[in-house]
Amino acid sequence: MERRDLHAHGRETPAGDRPEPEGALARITLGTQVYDALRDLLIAGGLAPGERLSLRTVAERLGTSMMPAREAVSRLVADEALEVLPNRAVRVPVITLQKFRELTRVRIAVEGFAAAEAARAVKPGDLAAIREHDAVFRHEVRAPEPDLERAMRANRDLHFAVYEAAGLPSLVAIIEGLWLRIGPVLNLDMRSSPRRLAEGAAQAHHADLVAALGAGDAEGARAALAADIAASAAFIETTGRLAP
Amino acid sequence: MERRDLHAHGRETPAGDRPEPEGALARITLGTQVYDALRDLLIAGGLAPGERLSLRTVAERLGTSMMPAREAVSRLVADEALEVLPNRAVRVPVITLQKFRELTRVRIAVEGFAAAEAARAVKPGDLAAIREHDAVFRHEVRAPEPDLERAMRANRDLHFAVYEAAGLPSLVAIIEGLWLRIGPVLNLDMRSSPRRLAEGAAQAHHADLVAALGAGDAEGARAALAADIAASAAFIETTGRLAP
DNA sequence: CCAGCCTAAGTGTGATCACAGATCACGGCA
DNA sequence: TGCCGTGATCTGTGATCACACTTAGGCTGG
Repeated sequence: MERRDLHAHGRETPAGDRPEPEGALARITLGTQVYDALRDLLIAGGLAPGERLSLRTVAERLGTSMMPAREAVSRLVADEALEVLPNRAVRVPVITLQKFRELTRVRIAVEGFAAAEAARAVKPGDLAAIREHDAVFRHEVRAPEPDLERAMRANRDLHFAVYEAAGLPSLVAIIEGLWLRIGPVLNLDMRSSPRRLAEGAAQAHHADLVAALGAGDAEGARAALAADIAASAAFIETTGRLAP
Repeated sequence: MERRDLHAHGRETPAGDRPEPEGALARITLGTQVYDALRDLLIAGGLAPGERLSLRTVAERLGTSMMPAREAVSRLVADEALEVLPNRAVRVPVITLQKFRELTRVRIAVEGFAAAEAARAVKPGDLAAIREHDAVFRHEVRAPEPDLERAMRANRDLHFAVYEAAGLPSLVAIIEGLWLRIGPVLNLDMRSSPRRLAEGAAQAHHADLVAALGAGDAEGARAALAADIAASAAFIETTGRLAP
């Protein structure tokens, strides 16, 4: 985890130093900012499974006091994106093979449902955005020197653009919780063997998905997404990084 | 919200007064206890939609300081079981009709999947427990003076016994989050017109569900559960307590 | 030289204090 | 009589301190 301040200026931010109301529409507290920062790190693979965290370290790294860090970690623990051991140590959970398979089954059911609903409810504007993310992903993995960061981000954006097209915000929130849990292992393994990206399995599934969405084929969209998740999961299992 | 202490003795629990390790296997902090207390209140309908909370009030009511109340409320806000308005006021969310319908659709998909999986994975012991909850529920709603509290609890126990029989803990956690959101409106309306319970629709759906589970009929179980949820939701909508 | 204790550093949890902002009722001015 | 301003009070948020507990490392005694 690299040093990154929440505020633009240095670390000295004693209190009441709120430089800009930040548009002030949404609730934006320090705790929420720390939460988002940790959240991005988890989904992007910046925190490896088993890595240990400390409230004071997190607070110092992000230039705040311990309180916002407590709130953020507390929420992430509630999401099961972090876990606090009986030793009072906070770490990112080490997923067992059994748990990974369970999460995969749940993902196929939930995200598959979202894809099916998206095929029924998708609007032209949504579809255009989805195609755009797909294009970015395809371009990136076909490049001579693929930028993994960009590829993974495009993949994520593509998936969530589909889910959001279903018009069920609470479902998207549920899926975000699932990604928060599998993010660390997924990113870690992808990073360790980027070769898989070039194999093109994901591209094919994405193409099927986009086609089904365009045709309003709910079951086709569900099947394509399920195949994408299953293929990805199967690859992860072969790398053998999962705990027994 | 009635006065209820977390500890057996009076309100004076200054600090470090940890009378009993409480088995000491699982992590049991004051924050978690407050969280569970509020959670039960929400699911059981002890907190009405729109009702406002205050950290200091919650803390005093439960005999702790403000810190555990902060953590609990913070987690519940993350679960969308509570919301904090831009005015810095915490309250139980007022569900709109649109949001209610959305949640119902998601529930039918997710809980329906759980029921289908349960039909495939149910073990004799699970089935016995499910039948027992069903019997309690049936007995209670047929009684001359139905005990709503007991009936609702039996209904909840029945549903979750089914979900747990699916053997997918993360799915159960997701469903708990959903119940946390619809709990307040569901309980409020049931309480206001207990007549519906006697109509027997729920009993019939439960009977279908149990029969399908016993027969290993996944699609039958899914259909029975979907019908149960849909019927309940339709009734709630007729009461017209939902916000526009 | 090795094993055992034992101290010191570090952990999360809880309490308390400080503060900016919102709310609301009361009182004074037009 | 009606309305606006104004201060007391209450809100969540953040900082800081205190404490019980774990853990790892260095010392001592064999």
